[in-house]
Amino acid sequence: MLSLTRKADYALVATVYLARRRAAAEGPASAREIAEQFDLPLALLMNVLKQLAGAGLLRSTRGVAGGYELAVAAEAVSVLDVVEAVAEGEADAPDAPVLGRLRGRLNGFLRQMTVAGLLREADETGGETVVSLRTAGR
Amino acid sequence: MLSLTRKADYALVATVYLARRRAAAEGPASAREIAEQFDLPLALLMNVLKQLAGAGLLRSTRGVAGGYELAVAAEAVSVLDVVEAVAEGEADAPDAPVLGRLRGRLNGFLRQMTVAGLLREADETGGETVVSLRTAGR
DNA sequence: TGAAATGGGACCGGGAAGGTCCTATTATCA
DNA sequence: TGATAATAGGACCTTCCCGGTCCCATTTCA
Repeated sequence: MLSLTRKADYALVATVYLARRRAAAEGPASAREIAEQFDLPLALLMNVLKQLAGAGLLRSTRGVAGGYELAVAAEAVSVLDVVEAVAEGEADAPDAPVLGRLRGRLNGFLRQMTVAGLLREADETGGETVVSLRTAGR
Repeated sequence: MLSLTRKADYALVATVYLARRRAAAEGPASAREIAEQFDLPLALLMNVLKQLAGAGLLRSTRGVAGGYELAVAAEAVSVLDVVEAVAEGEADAPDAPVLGRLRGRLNGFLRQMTVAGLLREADETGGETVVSLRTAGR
């Protein structure tokens, strides 16, 4: 239902990475580059990035030196934005009397957490986050 | 992954109901009774109740006048307890670098919400919560 | 002994998660 | 202008698990 799926995780990994690049004022990053950085399945990541771009979170540039970059400030992108962008369908079951009300709070919780926050946090928790991401495998 | 599933919703509905009964010092309620109260699929609810009892959240009494009742105080039962009780398997994907850390916070969030809290809240939000639960259908 | 309840399973169908692949379009570089 | 590198937009496949049912054994009370 809320679906904190693995696809959502890929989306967050990519978004945080792009946020870091944006902070460094670097250009767009290609899907291939991101996939190699974190050892993610390329074909799937491409779909995820498409979805994020479609949702307006990323700006895409075609062509040789193209790729994806954050479309807005990292502070303006909430975790909920990212999760919902990759969540397809979403009839979001109207029935579910108790969880239905709970979901509102959970969404609020995810809405107040921003990609900028995740990036900051990742940088604090030891600088080797990138390494740990890589060795986390998959 | 965290799976806020419909089964979890049934579990919460039942748990809140049993918490209300416990507050009124009434005896155990049978699966059939709960299913009819909220118009839930009986066979499935039975499984859910079994799982809740297995997790130690409910105490069960067999036999004619038997049924289920809350095993401990409603304040001592967190939403996370209930959700996890009906979540089977749960390899809980070790990979998921970003969501992995997020999940910790979400769990904390769910852990601090108790069944007693849900009951209180339900009673406040108009007394017709029970009715709205029933007419919510399915 | 029979009815009403839980205990402990196995079992199944459909949908979505996870993943691949193909073709078009756009942009850069030589 | 042609090759190359990228995204855009799909269709497609497979595996897992959610939602759900059913069965049989056991316990309890009348």
